[in-house]
Amino acid sequence: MDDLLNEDQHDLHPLERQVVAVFVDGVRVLGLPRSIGEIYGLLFISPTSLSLDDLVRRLRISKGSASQGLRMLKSLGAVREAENGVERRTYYEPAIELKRLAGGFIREQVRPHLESGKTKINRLAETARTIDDPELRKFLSERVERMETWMRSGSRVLPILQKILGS
Amino acid sequence: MDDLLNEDQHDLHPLERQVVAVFVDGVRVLGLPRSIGEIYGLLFISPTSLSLDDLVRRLRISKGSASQGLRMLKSLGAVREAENGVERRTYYEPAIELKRLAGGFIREQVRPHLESGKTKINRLAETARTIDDPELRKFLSERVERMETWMRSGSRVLPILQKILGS
DNA sequence: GCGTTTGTTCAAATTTGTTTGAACAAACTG
DNA sequence: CAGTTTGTTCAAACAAATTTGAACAAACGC
Repeated sequence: MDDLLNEDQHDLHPLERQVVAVFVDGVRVLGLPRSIGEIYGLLFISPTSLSLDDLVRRLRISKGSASQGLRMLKSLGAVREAENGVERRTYYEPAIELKRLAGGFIREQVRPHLESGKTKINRLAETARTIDDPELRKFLSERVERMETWMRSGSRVLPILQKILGS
Repeated sequence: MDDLLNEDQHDLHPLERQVVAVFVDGVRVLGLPRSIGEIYGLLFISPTSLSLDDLVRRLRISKGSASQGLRMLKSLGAVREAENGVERRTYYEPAIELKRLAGGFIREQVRPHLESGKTKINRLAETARTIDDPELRKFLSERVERMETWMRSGSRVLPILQKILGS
């Protein structure tokens, strides 16, 4: 069956292109690869769920890209597999609640970095204590303390962020 | 005069290396180049302000990198020029208030993208109205409306974020 | 079992982004 | 003014990240 906007083998409809471009830009800000934006963008603007093969054909990307992209989008909770009765092929649809999207990004991309940062700063505090000169040691410890404060602020802000975006 | 941790031409002290590594990681999460993290990191942990040439020698980066890095850090409000009496050379010191750092990042990196995103979505809404099929047009308009809602949430969240990080 | 469909993996190719360094400009000095 | 110091610019070199595509595996149908 033909797509409502385009025959399968044809180029993207201008609207689809525009939407994909917006998401490509969007994910770049978040530090994610462009294929992620293309895939999510097309799913987002498609009235029907799409298969991996649909994405490969419509976006003209490789199967490898589509497969890896979908994997990451699933891990972010940004796409889910659609219910499909007898069909073997799996179809995907986008999660469209900002809360869910932000939550996934924070869980997968932000928190891990925050945690590893805290660990490194703890080690760093150790090193600072080994400095001989008392005045210098004091200065360094203050700076390290400052970094610890930043991390705490970061941790505090995430749940609030999620809360606001969920409304 | 010698640095308190290292002679100028020597390698970074382990503590300095660790701090620089933390900031290199940190800025990568924010999508900024590693040299930015190196420069800010060394400034952050240095008891005295540093010149461009200090950064070149200590970090073993090119003058070009240091110059461009400092420019970006200044535009982000993350470093400022230190007062220096008669000296011609300018010395730099880091801004260390999270509020200021986050504010600069939001102003320079986040807001511009939000704004251009809004513009693109407006154009996109135009395109959606040109779709003939009424049912499809309704679906597309809803999705576009959803994107507009996201942008509004984004705009609402930024000041709140800044407020929280400033305390 | 054998061919087909669907999807994954990963090394190599490609693309994108960063850094370098040489040329240049500006500000000062003797 | 000629030489020195300090810093900027930008094309080319390089490095890092992404994408490709071919090989592979799993699940199915005949």
